Amino acid sequence: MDDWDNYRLILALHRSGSLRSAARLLGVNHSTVSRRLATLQAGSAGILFEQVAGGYRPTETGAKMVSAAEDMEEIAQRAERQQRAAGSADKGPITLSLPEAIGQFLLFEDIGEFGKLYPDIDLTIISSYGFANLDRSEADMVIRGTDKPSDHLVGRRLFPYALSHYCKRGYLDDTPPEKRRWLATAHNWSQDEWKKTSPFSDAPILYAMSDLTMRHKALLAGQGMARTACYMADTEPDLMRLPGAKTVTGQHLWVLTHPDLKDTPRIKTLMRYLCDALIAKRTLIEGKTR
Amino acid sequence: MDDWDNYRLILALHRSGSLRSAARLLGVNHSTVSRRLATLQAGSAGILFEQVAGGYRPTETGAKMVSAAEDMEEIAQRAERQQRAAGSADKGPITLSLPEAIGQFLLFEDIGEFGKLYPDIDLTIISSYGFANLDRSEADMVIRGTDKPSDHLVGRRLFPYALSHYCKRGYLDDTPPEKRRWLATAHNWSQDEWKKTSPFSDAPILYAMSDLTMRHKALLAGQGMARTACYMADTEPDLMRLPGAKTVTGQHLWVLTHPDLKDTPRIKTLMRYLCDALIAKRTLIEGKTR
DNA sequence: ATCCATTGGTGCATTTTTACACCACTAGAT
DNA sequence: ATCTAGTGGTGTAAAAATGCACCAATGGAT
Repeated sequence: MDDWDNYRLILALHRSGSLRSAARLLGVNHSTVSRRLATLQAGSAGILFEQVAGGYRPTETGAKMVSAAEDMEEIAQRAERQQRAAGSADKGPITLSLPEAIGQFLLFEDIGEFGKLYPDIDLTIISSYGFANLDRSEADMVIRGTDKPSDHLVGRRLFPYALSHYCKRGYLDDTPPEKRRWLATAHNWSQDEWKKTSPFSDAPILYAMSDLTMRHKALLAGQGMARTACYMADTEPDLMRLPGAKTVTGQHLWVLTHPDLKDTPRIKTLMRYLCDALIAKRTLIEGKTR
Repeated sequence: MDDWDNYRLILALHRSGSLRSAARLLGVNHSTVSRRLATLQAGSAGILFEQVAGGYRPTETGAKMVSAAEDMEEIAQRAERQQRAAGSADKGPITLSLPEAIGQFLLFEDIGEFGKLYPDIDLTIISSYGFANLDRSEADMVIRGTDKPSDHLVGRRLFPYALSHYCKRGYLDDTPPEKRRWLATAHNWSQDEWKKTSPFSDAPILYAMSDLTMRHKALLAGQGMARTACYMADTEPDLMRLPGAKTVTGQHLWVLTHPDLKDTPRIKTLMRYLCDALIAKRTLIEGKTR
């Protein structure tokens, strides 16, 4: 094959199943994918994909090329990580992926401080609730609450974070029982176990939103009640736990990196720094400051 | 890296050491290589090659990318061989590399006959004295006289071919001793052991040429004497061995293919066919028909 | 000192690739 | 039957990549 980038094309089309979604994976126009596939299959490679309803599927020949493409991707990703792992001092780029809530509340000042302590480390924060793929260098490190981290990643398993039920001080006095409302999150709308275990399990949901920061502001504005992480709420003097509210344990916090990066000095420095910062806030995270 | 074809660029530049020779390897203009390298190094890959007298040399980072590129090449070549190995019947393409002399004299009719016997096998003959690289699919099979075949290739080791000293009938009668001349080949000009063991070891060389076919025609035209393969000369009624000439043993003939192809039906068919054809001509090849 | 064969670099023209816009088709939901 | 959200395909314009031609530099041979 005269252009090894065709292996990326093959992989994208295999993984996504259609020209348009392969194009999204590759960051190009679907007509580009269509034409490159046609050119590729007109050459010595032969027919690699057959058209099925809704898209394309590899032929037997194509499946072998997909396998080769997967091997190539592994090599390209390893090479990229090796490049990112380079460096013998506290300098160079690091990409850190973490939940918005942790970035904006729990570690907001610590991250700013890190930037001052290590001015030669170029820290990029990616706020995301998705689990960044460290194999493909979407990030160098991640902080996550999870019960099932990827087995091959390395780092620290810390402790679980706690949640409880909160409202703004004065909300209960100012709001007749029949007008009290819950502020939910988009992904746990249908799972109302958290509401059943709350002090006001019968109150309806005002609305739900995916943005936890927006919900936090709604809570602070007294628009309703919410179950939220203690590390977000317990530092707010205007917020109080609902009477009778208990803390419940969420998932364990992890700070993880890729095995290829674990020995890189600046990665070790950030890993140690973040773990220390989280451990220092353990009582807050576990809901034990009140 | 957003274009895996850059790995081919890296490999070519590493192997050849300069923009211009890398361009020749890749089949593009040297300005293209220059620009692609500049673009690549301006991106996240960093500086991969440093300029030295006469060309470029990989940096430490670049050496790692070279290693990755070598791994990718291995995968690409294996994928290509797997594609060529596909097929369960006597059909499909085969590229056969063999010396011109064998193609034009020894197996000329057999190859034509094979085309008739297996019309669905697309046989391509590459006449060459170089040893085609089967790893990179320069050919699917080779016939060679050699004493050191590549260890990893598979096939048959047959028997050695014989050579002797010849002239056109009547040449000796028509040519006074002081005007007798040798027709040499380009690659054995300096090695005149073959002349010392000939019946007329003192005769000078008329000229040398790389083209064995041309020399054969010169021999037939009575321009001089030559040491040539018996399978070329013994079938010519107008040629005779020089009085007192002995046969000497050349290298063994091999018929080889790549291990990944050895089980492909059409490769096995051609392998069997060529070996049978050569074995059938063993007495001619060993110089024992006269 | 001169010549020659290599090298790297670059302006401009050409070619190739890609994006854009649009069309038609399909399948599922209503 | 209609609507919607996907799909593949293609003509044309735009962008990118490449080749060509040329220049200057370098190092070895004479």
